[in-house]
Amino acid sequence: MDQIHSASLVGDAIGAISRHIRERDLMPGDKLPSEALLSKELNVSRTVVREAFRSLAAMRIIELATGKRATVAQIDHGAMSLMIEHGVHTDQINIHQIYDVRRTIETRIVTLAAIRRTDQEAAEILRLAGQMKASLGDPAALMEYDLAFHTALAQASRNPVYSLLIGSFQGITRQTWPMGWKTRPTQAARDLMVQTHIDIARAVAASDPLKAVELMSLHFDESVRALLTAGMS
Amino acid sequence: MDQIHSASLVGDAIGAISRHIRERDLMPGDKLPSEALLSKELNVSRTVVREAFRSLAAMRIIELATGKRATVAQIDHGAMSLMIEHGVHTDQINIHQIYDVRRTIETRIVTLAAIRRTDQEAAEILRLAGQMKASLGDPAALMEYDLAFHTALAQASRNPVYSLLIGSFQGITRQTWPMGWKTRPTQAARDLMVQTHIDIARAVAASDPLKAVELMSLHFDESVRALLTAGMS
DNA sequence: CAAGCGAAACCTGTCTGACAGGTTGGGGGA
DNA sequence: TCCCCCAACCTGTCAGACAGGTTTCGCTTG
Repeated sequence: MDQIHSASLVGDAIGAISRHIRERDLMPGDKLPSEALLSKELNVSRTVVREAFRSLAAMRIIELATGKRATVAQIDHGAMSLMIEHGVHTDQINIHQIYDVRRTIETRIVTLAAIRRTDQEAAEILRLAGQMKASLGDPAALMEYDLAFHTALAQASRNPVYSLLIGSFQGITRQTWPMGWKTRPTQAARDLMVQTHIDIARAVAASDPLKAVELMSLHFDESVRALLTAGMS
Repeated sequence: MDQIHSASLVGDAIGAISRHIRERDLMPGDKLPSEALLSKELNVSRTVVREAFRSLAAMRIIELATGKRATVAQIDHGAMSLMIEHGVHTDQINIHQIYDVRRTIETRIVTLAAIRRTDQEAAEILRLAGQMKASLGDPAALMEYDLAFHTALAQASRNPVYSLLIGSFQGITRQTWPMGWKTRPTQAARDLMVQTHIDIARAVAASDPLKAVELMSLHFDESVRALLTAGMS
């Protein structure tokens, strides 16, 4: 994975720093050497080390903070979210493709969540679904609860990769959600959408994976239909 | 998405450049302003612009090349691959979790591939499976054909997000694949593994999604069992 | 002796100016 | 008209400088 970069001092530095992390088995929160020290060890200017740091920070592999030393970072969906948004904005990915992926992984997530959720997680998921219902008059709040609901499910699946992926789609979803909402103009359609979330929460709380999957599929069927109605080809 | 960054000149610059791309609807390959021009427009030093460029380049949102101007980049799994590897190396993600995700999306991929593959793609997938069989004596080559096989399937699914995800897991798979291979010590086990790939390729070529899914599930069942045998908890 | 305070040492963020070397477009010569 | 070559432009890297934020450690004080 290192040779991808080389051919430039910054690329080499990125490789060297990555290797440093791996070889010393650094864990999230552990400190890296200072820019000055690295620039001395690698025989490059501080400029080069800084650009290497920036690259790694952009991928959330390390974390930078003024005054403090750089630290190894915890995994985070921020960078992936931006990459996905970029893909959509440049017409390399369309919304339907995102929905297909979300449907695929969310049906798996809901299965795992129904099996592995703690009681506390079940309560939180139910609470978020309830908040959705309570926010029927406030689309912005409703959307945030919706996103939090799916995030909580991913967390309950006990697989951080699912959390990562759901998080990655959140950025672009936030931009397209209102479109889907507008195409559910009747109160009945909106109630159904919210009710489905409550039913999913109940199935997860009842540890009924099959029912949960069925409802999640229903939810996505309905969402995709709404998007089609909105004229998204 | 911009306020995530701010609070630093580099963060602001990243936001400004991203906005520039969106507002002008730049597509992959389009050129961005030069560092000097941007530094003048944003009233910051070239240093700041360069670090912003590096950040965006790390996320593969833009592409840098010496002498040339920066261009908008095509989506690419390189950055995600590094992020996943980092997650695994720092014990934030384990191999089983990756396999669960891969199984989930690859069963969907194989369904879509069976439905949407072109004849040419079907031939390529068959060819790669054949090459696997021909490389039974050369694990390194076998692994590469294996990875290429799954990549080709993702491509045939006609959903770039699946290609992106499969690509993202490739880096870490390349590091763990030999471990799984060693736990298939008998010729029979190894033949079965390769034969399953050939059968999947045939099912896709025959446009038989159900059979393809069944075989893909089998493949992952067997792979996970192999990993467990290898003592990966 | 312990707790707290403050200054020195250290570190990152940003700027300036400089120069080597790659890229490109256009003008002049064949 | 075509091709070549140079000037203008652009990126990669370096050195040095200075403004803040952070950490550390010894000294003071209770």
